[in-house]
Amino acid sequence: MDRIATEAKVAKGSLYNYFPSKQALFMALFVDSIASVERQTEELVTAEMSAADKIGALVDLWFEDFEFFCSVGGLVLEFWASAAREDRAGRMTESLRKVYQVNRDRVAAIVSQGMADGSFRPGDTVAAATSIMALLDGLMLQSILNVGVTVNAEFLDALKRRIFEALVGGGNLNPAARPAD
Amino acid sequence: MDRIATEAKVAKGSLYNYFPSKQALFMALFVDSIASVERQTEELVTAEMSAADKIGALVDLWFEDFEFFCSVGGLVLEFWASAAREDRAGRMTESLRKVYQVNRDRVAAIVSQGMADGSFRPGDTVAAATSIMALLDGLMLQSILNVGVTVNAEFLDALKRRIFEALVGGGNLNPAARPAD
Amino acid sequence: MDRIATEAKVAKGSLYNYFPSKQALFMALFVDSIASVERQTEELVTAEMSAADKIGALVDLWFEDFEFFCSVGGLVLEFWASAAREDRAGRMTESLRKVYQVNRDRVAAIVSQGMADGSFRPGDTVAAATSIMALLDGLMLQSILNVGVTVNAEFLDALKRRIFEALVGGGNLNPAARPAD
Amino acid sequence: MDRIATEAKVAKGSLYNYFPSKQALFMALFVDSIASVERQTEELVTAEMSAADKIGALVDLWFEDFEFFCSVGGLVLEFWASAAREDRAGRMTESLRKVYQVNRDRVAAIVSQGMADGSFRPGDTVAAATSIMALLDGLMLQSILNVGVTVNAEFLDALKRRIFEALVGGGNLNPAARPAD
DNA sequence: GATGAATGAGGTTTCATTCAT
DNA sequence: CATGAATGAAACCTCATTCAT
Repeated sequence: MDRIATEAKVAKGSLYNYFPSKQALFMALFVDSIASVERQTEELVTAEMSAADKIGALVDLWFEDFEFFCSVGGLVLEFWASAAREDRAGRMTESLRKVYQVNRDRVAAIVSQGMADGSFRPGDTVAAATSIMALLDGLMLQSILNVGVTVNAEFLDALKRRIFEALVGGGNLNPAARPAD
Repeated sequence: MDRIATEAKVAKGSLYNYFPSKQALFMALFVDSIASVERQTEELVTAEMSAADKIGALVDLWFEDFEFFCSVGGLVLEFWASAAREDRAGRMTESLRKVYQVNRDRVAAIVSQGMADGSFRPGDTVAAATSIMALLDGLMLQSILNVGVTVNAEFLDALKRRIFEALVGGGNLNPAARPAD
Repeated sequence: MDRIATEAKVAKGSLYNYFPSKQALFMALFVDSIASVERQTEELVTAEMSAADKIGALVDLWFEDFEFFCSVGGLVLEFWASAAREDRAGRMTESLRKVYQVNRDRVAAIVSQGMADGSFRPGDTVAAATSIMALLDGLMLQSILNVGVTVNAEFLDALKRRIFEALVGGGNLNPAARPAD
Repeated sequence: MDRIATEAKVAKGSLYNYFPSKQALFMALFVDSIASVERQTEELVTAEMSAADKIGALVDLWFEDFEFFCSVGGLVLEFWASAAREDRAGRMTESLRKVYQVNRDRVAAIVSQGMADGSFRPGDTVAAATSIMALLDGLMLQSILNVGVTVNAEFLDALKRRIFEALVGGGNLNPAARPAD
């Protein structure tokens, strides 16, 4: 709180006029930090675009402003850890549950669009959305932790293709019929 | 440390006979908690099995002992957050980097096997391994956070198929040719 | 710190609002405790007085407020011991080095005055100043330790005379020429 | 105690078979560390030598094995500080009082010899001994603290001369009669 | 509403001492 | 007598929170 007050150029006590506790401030900060990505994801759902393009746009969305993500990432990790420390009905866990719920539904809506128009193989949309989000979370995690992952344009293109193929399905095992990478 | 000592029914000072610092204890705990999965992953690489089956086994490995994973998961999250708090050359970050490096190489070896025998589409094995690990990390995270994900047998089967298809590639967009889910 | 806080009737944590560490508090206390003697020594240098009288005044200065000195003395001893525990570039050692440097120069200036006007035998002023300070330090030490030394007016007068003679030099070994004590 | 046991290549617990407490060990160490100088000082008293030479030898004694003194010096400082921490009847204070008493008496005996044979001016032998010891203590202190003092042969020769003159007394203020330094 | 000094519970770590083996 | 793991009191320090101004 000291450092936040200093950085914000207000007195430490003043913070408590705006947030009842450090945890409340923390949660507000978290909600705010993901607001932009949330909003853009929401807009994607109703955009006039093919489902496949929307998935690609989603991937871009998460990694286009990479510096921003890394700066926010530490906070997100802290939030995850804090939530895991609480019991299952804690405020942070509840807050996270809601965030995931909403976003999962949005991604599921996109997947659903693709299944409806026949571009994706039919299947459990929520499970697919869960996996896509897990993939993005995991990549973000590894990027934040700086554990040897390089997320560049080439990587993202390959990633989009993999996700696309996982959604389309029906992989042909005959090597002869396989296109070059 | 107080709580650990109480739980372990030893004096607080006694902990320092075994670990020189809280961080050292923490790292030892982390290394120990992932040792089992690490070893089994290693064994998988050299097992006599198709690459596809190995990927399936890897997925099972991560989620078969789900309760264990959730119990360890909180610790892993703490470790992630701690590492993110350090600067980039900190001990935890170094330790994590090594863990990821080793495991990524193992998964990459499995993917490589599949590409060599023609069952997987050729491509960047490390990128593929990175994505697979990200997917597993992300699913573990969501499970630990209890944000509405239910990882059951059905989910895992679908997941394995998605990963398989992403690796095989060459999705056929013609709906008529697509098998039922 | 506990005892200081209790004595000062503030909370332990409050001490850290004023001093960043115990060592910082300790050094501040030390600097403060010798400030008075330091200032008076400084004034002595430029005073209008014979060098011999200044030396006498210096001796008086150190021992005139004997109770004060004993109360401060324990602190000084702690500071000495702490500095000796550090390596040679530690903060306390540096601080002490500076204190000694400054005071040695002041005493040397007084000795220099005496040599210039012919009342003291020519010689190394810094060596003489070092010896005078060592003598005062040693006497203070023995007083603080209460090891059987009684520093009273008579003792001090004899002491001043001894120092004076050591500075004047040219002792006559012929017993007949020697004045009575 | 840990470090002492390690250095001594015995178990920590074994130390308590020889010394009932750390303080007892500490005091034994202190007594031992000054034993050599004590013994040599004692021998000096009864040696066949002029008093002036004995004083010179005493000075040499303290500084001839300078490295030894610095190594022991930290211990001595710790002992001083510990004694100052106790109340006035503490064991360390008692121990120090005895050490100083004995040595002061020895130095006083040497001074007494000089006064008896007419080489030193008559005066209070104990006061003179006290001052000589204070001077040596103070120089040792400054050497240990490394506060800018260089105790070399030249310094010691000048020091001996100063002490000698302070004991002989009768400084001649006439510059013309003063020998060159 | 703004301030920042004061608080005190809680954190990590040290270390002289004990005691069962 | 020797050992060294265990102890627990006490040390320094942090920091979210309060409250008088």
